[in-house]
Amino acid sequence: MEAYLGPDDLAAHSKGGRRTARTEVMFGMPGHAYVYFTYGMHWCLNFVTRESGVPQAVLVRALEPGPGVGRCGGPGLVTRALSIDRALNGVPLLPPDLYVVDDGAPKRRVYVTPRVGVQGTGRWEKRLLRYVVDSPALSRPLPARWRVKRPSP
DNA sequence: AATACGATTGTCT
DNA sequence: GACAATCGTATTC
Repeated sequence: MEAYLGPDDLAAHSKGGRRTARTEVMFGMPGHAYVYFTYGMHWCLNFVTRESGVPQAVLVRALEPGPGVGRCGGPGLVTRALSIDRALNGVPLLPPDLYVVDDGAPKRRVYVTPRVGVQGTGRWEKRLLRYVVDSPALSRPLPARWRVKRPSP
């Protein structure tokens, strides 16, 4: 997951408080899906996180395998695996369309890294806003020095 | 109406 | 590591 922090975040679609047909959903209620299209071929799934008027969201970048879904590394593959497209833009994260469940899996350490695909040299490009568990499902692997040493097998 | 670009991925070197 | 594919969105004229 990666966080995109509203008007102040120069890497966010909602930078500067930009309110357009595309970003409108981010200005709405939290707990809704923000789905956008990019590079002429990929849909990306986000969850709106903040109250109305504060355009912030988190981008779902990867999924580990689960019932009916294989491993997906990368936001474009996540939406492809879940058949997510513009039809789900703005829907609330509730059954039956799109919702999140707790699978009861053991808790794992969460690492925080710079975001993927955010270019430039400013402070926003360096901010640690990507939250990951160390998994082969990651599209961009966890930097080696961030990984915890495992006991030899 | 026209144009430039992107919160990416797959393929080739 | 470099680059093409591909089209909706935002910006500009």
